[in-house]
Order: sequence, then C-alpha cells, then structure tokens
Amino acid sequence: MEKYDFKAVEQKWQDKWEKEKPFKAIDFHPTKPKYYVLYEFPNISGSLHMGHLKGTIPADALARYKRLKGYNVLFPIGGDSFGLPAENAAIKTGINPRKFVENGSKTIFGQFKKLGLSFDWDRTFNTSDEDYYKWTQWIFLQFFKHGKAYKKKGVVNFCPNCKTVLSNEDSQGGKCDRCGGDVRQEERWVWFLKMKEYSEKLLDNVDRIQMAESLKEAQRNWIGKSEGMQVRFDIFSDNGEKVGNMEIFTTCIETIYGITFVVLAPEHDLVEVLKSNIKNFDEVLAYKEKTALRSEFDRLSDQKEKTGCKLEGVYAVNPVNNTKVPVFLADFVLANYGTGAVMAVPTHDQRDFEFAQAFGIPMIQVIEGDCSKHAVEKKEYLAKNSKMLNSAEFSGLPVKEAKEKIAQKVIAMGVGQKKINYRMQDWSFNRQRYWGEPFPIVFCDHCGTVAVDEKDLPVTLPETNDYLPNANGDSPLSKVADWVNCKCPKCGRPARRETDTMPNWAGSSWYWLRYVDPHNDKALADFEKLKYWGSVDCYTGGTEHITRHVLYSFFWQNFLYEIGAVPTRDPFIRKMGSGLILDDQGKKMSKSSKNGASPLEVIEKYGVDVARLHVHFLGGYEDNTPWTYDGITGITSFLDKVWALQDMVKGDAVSKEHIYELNRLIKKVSEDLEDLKLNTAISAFMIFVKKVRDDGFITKEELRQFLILLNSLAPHITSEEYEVVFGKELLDDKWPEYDEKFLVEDVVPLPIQVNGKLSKVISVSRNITQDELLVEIEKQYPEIYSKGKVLKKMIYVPGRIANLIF
RNA sequence: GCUGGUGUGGCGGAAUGGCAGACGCACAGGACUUAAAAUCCUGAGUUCGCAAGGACGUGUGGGUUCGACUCCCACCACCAGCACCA
Repeated sequence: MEKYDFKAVEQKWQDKWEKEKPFKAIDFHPTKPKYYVLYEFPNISGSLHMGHLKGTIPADALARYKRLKGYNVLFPIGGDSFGLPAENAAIKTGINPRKFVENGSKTIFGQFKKLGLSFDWDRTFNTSDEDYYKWTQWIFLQFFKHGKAYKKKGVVNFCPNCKTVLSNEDSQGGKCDRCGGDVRQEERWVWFLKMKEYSEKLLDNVDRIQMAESLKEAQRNWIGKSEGMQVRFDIFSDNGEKVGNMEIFTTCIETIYGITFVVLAPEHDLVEVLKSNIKNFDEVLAYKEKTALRSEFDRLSDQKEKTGCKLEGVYAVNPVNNTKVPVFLADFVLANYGTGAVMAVPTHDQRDFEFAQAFGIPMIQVIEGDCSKHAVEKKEYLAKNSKMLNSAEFSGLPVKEAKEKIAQKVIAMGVGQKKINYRMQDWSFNRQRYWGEPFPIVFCDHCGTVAVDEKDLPVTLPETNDYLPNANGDSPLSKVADWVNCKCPKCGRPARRETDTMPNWAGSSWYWLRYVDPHNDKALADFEKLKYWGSVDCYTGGTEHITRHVLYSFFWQNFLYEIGAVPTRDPFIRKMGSGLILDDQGKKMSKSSKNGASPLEVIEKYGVDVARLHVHFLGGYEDNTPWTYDGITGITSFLDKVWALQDMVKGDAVSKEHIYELNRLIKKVSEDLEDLKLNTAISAFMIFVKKVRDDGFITKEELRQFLILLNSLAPHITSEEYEVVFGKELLDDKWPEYDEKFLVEDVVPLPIQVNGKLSKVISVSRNITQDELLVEIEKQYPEIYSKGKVLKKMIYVPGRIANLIF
C-alpha cells in the first residue's frame, strides 16, 4: 500500500473531472430518470467561507449519490452578481463593477473546484451577464405587458447621505446599510410588481413544498392572510349633515357594540374630502406632517406612546346601533394595510385601550373578562368562548355564536361584507443604482410609458466611471445623457430611458430555469428542456433571505407558468435551509470571530475529504453547529483506516461474516443520503470499518460496495482506492442494492423487562413464541420467572421486547 | 408581544412509543517505545458498593401507557422569524 498523499490525489481527481466532465447533465437522456439538485448560487462578493462549505457539500453528496443510483443529475452553479458588493467596490475605486464580478467569480468558482464539487460547469453564468439579464428584462416586459408591473408614487426608505432608496432590509433599525446614517421616508416614483394578487397561490405553494415547518410558517406570516369584515361607517358634520363615509376592516366583528371611536391613518384620503368640515384642519395638517417626517423606524420604536389628533366638527355613526363616535387620525393605523381605517374598541384591543387612556375616551365592555387594566383580547375570549355583554339582542350569547350572527346582521343591513386581507404588499422593484438590470422601458412625451421592443433586448448598461446618484437621488444612469436619450419605440420621437435598475432579487428569482438551457438566445429556456428537467427536486442554501427569495421565486414561476413560458408551476419540490457554522461565541462565524477558520485552511491542512466529512459529522444539515477542530482527528483516522482496507482484502464474494452488516450499511446510507442526515451515515461507515477490522479481513466485493457507498461523501480517496484495487473507474460502477432478507438476523438480543423496567437481555431466536420464551427465561434466569410465579400480564413484541408484569 | 423551533454526559451529537447516551472528541488505564508522537487494546451517565448488585437519570411539574427523550397539558430557558397588520 502506498502512503495516501491527499494533496496529490485530490488534485489528480479534480483535474480529471475538469478535463473529462463526468458530471455533465444530459438533456433528454434516453434511459435515465432526471434529478435536479440545486445549491443557492453564491453572491459574488468575496471568498469562500464556512457557510459555502456547509451548504454545498451535502448538495454535492446528494448529486453524486443520485448519479450512482442511475439518475441523470443536473447539478449546476452560477453567480448572483448584480448588487451592492460590486456597486460599492465601484464607488470606491471608480472601476466598472463588471471587473469586480469577473475577478470575484473566478475566485469563488476556483475555490468551489477545490472542494471537488461535482457541478456541471458548462452551464455556469452570472446574473450580470448580458445574455442572462436579457431574459430578466424579457420577464419584466411580460409582467409589464400583462398589466402586472406599474409605476406609482409611493413612500420609500431614503438615505439622504447616499441619495438612494433602500429596501426595508437595507435600512434595518432606521440606519442605512451602506453609510450607517439615518434613513428618511420619502415619496418617490416606484415600480411595483403585482405580487399581492398571488397571495393565495403563494400560500398553496407553501403548503405543497417540502420544507421545515419553521420556514413555512415564516412565509405564511409574511403573506399575512387574515379573514374579517369590511364595514362602512357614515360620517356626519356637527350639524347632522352626511359628508362622507369610511370603510373599516376588522377581524373582531363581535366587538362592534363596544366601539367608542374610529381611527384613520394619517395618510388617509378622507382627510382631504372632509377638509371643509374639519374645524381644526391646521392642527390635523400639522399632525399629518409630523408623522410623515418620522421614519418607519421611529413610528415603531415608540409604539407604547400613542399619538393622534381628533377631527373636530365631524363624527362617525356605528351602523348597528346608530351611536355617534369621534373620528381620530393616528399613526398606529397603517395606511397600506386593510382600508387604512379601523373601528376602535378599547375594552378588547390593547392598542385601542392605550389610545383611549391617552385621550380620555370612554370604554364599553361587550365581552366578559376583566378590562380594568388592559384589554381582554380576541385570543383570550375566543379560547374561553366567553359570553357577550351590552350588545343588544346578542347579549348573553357565547362569543363564537355571536360573531357569526353579528356578521350576518351587518351583511343583511347592507353595510358590510366578509373580506380577506393580506399583509404582503406589491413588490417595490426599482433601485437608484448602477449595477442592476436596466428597465426595458422608455418614457415618451407622446406615447407615455413604452416597452422596449423584445428584439432590442438586452438594454445594456452604459460605460461610466461615476457610480453615485445625483443630488436628487436619481440613479447614476441618469447622468449618462447619450444613454438616457433615445427614440420612442412606438413613434420614433425623442424619448428618455427609465434610469432606475432592478433590485438584486430580480436575477435570483428565475435562475434555476436558465440552467436548463443556459445558452438559448430564442427563449429564457427551451420549453421541451424545461419539461424534461421539471421542478428542482432538492434545493439547498442558506436561510438568510430564504423567506423572500422563495416567495419571489414562487411568484415569478407562477406568472411564467400562467403566460405559458414554462411548463411547471412549482419551482422547487423540496427546499432545505442549511444551518450556520457558529463561532465560539455561538454567533455566525465571521472574519472577526476568534476561532474563525477558513475552509481553505482546513483543506490545506487535512484535505478536502476530511474537511467534508468533518463538517457533515458536526451535526445535521439544517442545524446550527459550532465550529471546532476537536474531533477532526477522528475523521482523519477513519479515512486512514479506509485507505488501509486495501491491504486487508481476502476472498472475492460477500462473506457470510459481513453480509448482514453490509446490507444494513447499504440501507442506512441510502436512507440517510436521501434525508441529508450525513452525520449518522458517517457513523454507520465507522461501525462497519470497525467490524471488518475486528474480523481482520474484507472481501473484494465488500470493498467495492463500501467504496461506492462512501464515494458521495469522500469522493477523492474512494475514487483513488477503487482505481488502485480494481483498475477501473468508480464512477462507471453502480450503487449497490440491499436485500431485505439480510437485514434480519435469526438470533437477536431480546430485552426482558420486569414491571416495565429492564432486567436482563437474552439471546433468542427471532421467531420464538411467547411460551418458548418463558421456558427460555426460566432456564436462564429462574429468579425472574419460574412456573410457580403468577404472571399478571405479559407484553411480547417479537424481536423487540418482552415485558413481564407480576 | 405574536408565531415557529429546540432543550439528552465534560463537548459535538444518536435514538420519534420498546436495551437512553450510537458514532466521534476530550479523559483515564494498559500495550508498543530508551522516551515522546503516532498506532492499537480496555474503561467510563451520576451515585451507593470491594464486588455481585441497587438507586437515580433526556429543562421543570403533572398526565396517558405494560412501557415515554419520544404522545398530551402547564411552566421555564434558549434560538429564529415577524412585530401597532385592526
């Protein structure tokens, strides 16, 4: 046996894979079934980190396993390359972000190759490649043409320092992600995609996909479906003249007799309508302005202090009992949810309670409970099914019954109907940035907003060296005059291009479709190829942006499916969120972590196969696991033993000594690979190796099967050893199958319990009857059972356990 | 606050109604060695006991069951997501 030189061997196989491309996915393979494994493509921003390692290698193991199982596997990789890292670098250096992406992707893909990942490299692209973003633009055009993209003024997060609009994510805590300065709310033109329309379809998608419950719940939360009623309240001026009406949304119609005021969001249109009737309009306007200036963050941070402003001179009327109630403006009511107006029942809603206390508004209790210190809310009174109070003919009824009856009454009166609301908003889709897909949209004084002709796609980014927005916060592209000025595609007169670009999310919302046919210049991908590869069978990646990324992906593919551009509605069948590798503080590992190890260091020192097994062995794929070098020697010594197996070969066929262990190993490893439970798979391998070493031999056939089983986890050493022993290529071989009849042994250890507690373990034939078992127990352990003793009961599960109750 | 998830030796973790702690690390003892490293063998949840053997033990308290880490109820802690969503 030659000493195992991991550096040389790993390099040898990686070179071979690069040259011979054994992992190439074959379109329309005549015999093999397809399997699509996807790893969430990396952001092109820096160098390989532990997160990549934790995410890629289980996907690679699955892909390799499925190939050996006889599947035609598509396992592609690319780069998510539009976005902030490249843009920021460009601002700093003045060099085109394209350069940054070129270098960055070379680096990260090179490092991926060092991991020995079995990607089909012929399908690789970056989202900022022109022939990729051509199709991102094409998809936007379809949204636009089908009326699902529109431009409208909206209030957005704006950083006055960077002069750019920020997403909620980029402005967390009210601070700009880029400069750390305060973020303001500003009204700007915003492109929206009509995602809200897809709420129900997205909920269906969430139900269908295989994914951890916590992740599904986060997505349902984000969509935020809530069922309730919309009810109309008429508004009167103080002299009794009807001057308007307002629609409110409530999920608690049962509390309608407890209303003591109603509230409008400060931005609500009704304020303008009622202007002439509002006596304190100056005050109202001042309140509106004050809240408009406060950032979203401020509005949330002092949520304990309720602020508001009464509309003097008008009142609303509760339709069920004609009670007059005051109308307030308050910023705890959000303009963009429901109708932007609520009925307030301080006894049964904590926010209303606090507001009523602050403004000295009376309260009426309509459901049992103690409302003196805080509101008795829905959750509590519904759980107890409390009784109604002070609610006319509904008083005394259980709340669940009253809820339905009051709803019927309101509907019968013609002032309300059942209504479903969603928290999710339409997707704000433009950024004032250079490094993104330009919108294929032109503004013409005569024709308005016009789509660029599809044959003129892509609309490419112009060269510039100025990557900062202008003083008004317009995109850097607005400074490139000869790009902005163009001809109207419709009438040919001078027109101007849209200068905003799409968000980073755009390119990642359909990329798995492009892998199917990455060089197609006629369509985003060939329809028949899309049909062949279908949905992604297993999609792995980090959990950082998983909620939005998955929902955006569902949304785009739903739309593309509906317009007939793709043959499947579901992008993914199964989505796994990889856990984090934590540092010694229990935090996500970063460069500042004290024990922050780089995967490249580990590979340099121990080799890729060791690094892979070690990371798998740290814990489950979806679990967060602390990084440690502790235990890595267990892996190196295991692989040393695997390498040494070649010197222990005696005999050819599977031996009777190992037939059960080998069959169990095949079953265990196959199941664990399907579930990505790789830590327990490795332990099964260790147990098998220990058995073989105890017996002092392994047969040729046993070694062959063993190496194939281990190949997807430790591809280099197994490929090499297979070649050394068998003189052939492991990849040409097939995954071994197990035989059920070798999974059960005839003689098994059977635990004997006495009154439910373990007493002894005896070795018996698997099929022994209860009577025979008792005889056996009496023979071996008369102190447990003998003929004279009276058994109250006996539980016997053959092969599992026996419990004797006296 | 709401929602979801998790809680097991000194550590990473196994076991989803049937021998708790697989596998690995660290630890202890032994073999080999002039010695060390490496390697190999053995031991080990805690506790009482020389031992045989016993008691206790999966966050806490109850329950269901012949039998519970596993199922049910209440509580505690931690992690994640959302957060004035009417």
